[in-house]
Amino acid sequence: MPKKQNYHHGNLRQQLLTKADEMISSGGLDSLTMREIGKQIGVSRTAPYNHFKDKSALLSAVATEYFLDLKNRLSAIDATDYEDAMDYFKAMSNTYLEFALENPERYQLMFGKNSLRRSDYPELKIAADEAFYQLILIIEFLQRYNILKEGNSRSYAYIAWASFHGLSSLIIDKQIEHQVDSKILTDFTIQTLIEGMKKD
Amino acid sequence: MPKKQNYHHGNLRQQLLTKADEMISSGGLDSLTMREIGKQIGVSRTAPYNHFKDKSALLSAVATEYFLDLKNRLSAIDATDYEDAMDYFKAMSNTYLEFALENPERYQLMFGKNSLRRSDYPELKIAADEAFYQLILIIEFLQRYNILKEGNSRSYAYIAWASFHGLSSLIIDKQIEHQVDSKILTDFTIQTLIEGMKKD
DNA sequence: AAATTAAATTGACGTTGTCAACTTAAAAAC
DNA sequence: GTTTTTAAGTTGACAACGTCAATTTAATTT
Repeated sequence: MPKKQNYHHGNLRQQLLTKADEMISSGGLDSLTMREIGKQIGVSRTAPYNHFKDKSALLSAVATEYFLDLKNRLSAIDATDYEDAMDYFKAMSNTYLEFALENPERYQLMFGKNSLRRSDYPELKIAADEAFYQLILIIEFLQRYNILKEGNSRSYAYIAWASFHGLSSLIIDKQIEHQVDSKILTDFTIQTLIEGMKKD
Repeated sequence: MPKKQNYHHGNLRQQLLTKADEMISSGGLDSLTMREIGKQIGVSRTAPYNHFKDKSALLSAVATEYFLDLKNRLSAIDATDYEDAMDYFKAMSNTYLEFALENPERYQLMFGKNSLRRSDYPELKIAADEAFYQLILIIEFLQRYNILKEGNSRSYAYIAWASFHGLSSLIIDKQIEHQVDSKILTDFTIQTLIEGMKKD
């Protein structure tokens, strides 16, 4: 029980990241204001500015963590766990979709229109690229084993990513009639995608 | 040259819609503020509130127009113009993608995370549904002619929509390496999608 | 012509991001 | 061990924004 009543906080940066994630996850992106996050941590409204240039920089750091999480989840999938190679692909697809749908608020920070230009935040770009690279790896694996068509693996990865991303976005933004069971729809999407990419 | 120096403006509502589109198209969503749009039209900052309950209502009205535009473009595609039925599908796909990429700012208002809940704006929902319905119609047409697999046309429409939407979003948000030619990628996506949906 | 109503105006308020000037305590230099 | 420097935190202030309330103006209805 650290009774840190110090003027200097010590680990404010880390606490900001943790609290930011907490606020985003529970209350959505809009609930995170620089003033409020200071208040909740028990620090003045401008204290965060000693650790992050501005709000975008804080959000970018949080988004970077999310991309690393996604990357880890994708890379944790082990091909040898699946007898049928296609199940490996399905596992990857489901992992992505679960990630997106399990916490839409997080996903929205990563991809939503909140003007986080990747080019302005190199770490964010690297983390995002790494997550995407996992997708390429899986595609290339399946190509090597003659499961998927040959061809530019990066392009196929983009197609898969676009499908998952589009589907996630539509579901998250409630643009799909809610009678529609999203589990059935995601399965159907994965199946159609495989059909379009698999070797005859 | 209407020298309308009247106190009462006459057609402010329509001018607001026009100017809002103008501002969004050229400067992006963030450039549209209630104060600025008033200034640009030559009217006080709160004048718009006589015609739209709040900023969201104005944005919703603009978004509705965009959806109607999309619907019109999709319904203008005539199946009889295409010898190969598959070209009909491709034309539809390209129309959607061109719509999205030709003016990303507009597209972002329609789909971006700016909390326009459809349920709060019935007209918006109707317009969006109508645009989507065009997609269903095309799918059903191709199913009738034995080009595409049978099955729930709405589900296939969702899959197609998700693919286009995901691809558009990724390109718009510059999440695709810019060495990648987006025309080649969109063609490749359309082809893969067709492959996954077409009847063997 | 009077009354009502629709449309526009100015003033004000609270919220937000963030800058500037200042203070405090820790770290570094002597 | 004292002094100096620097990192981290504080309060005050400002501009931009959305929007409400009170008011004024002009068109419409009576």
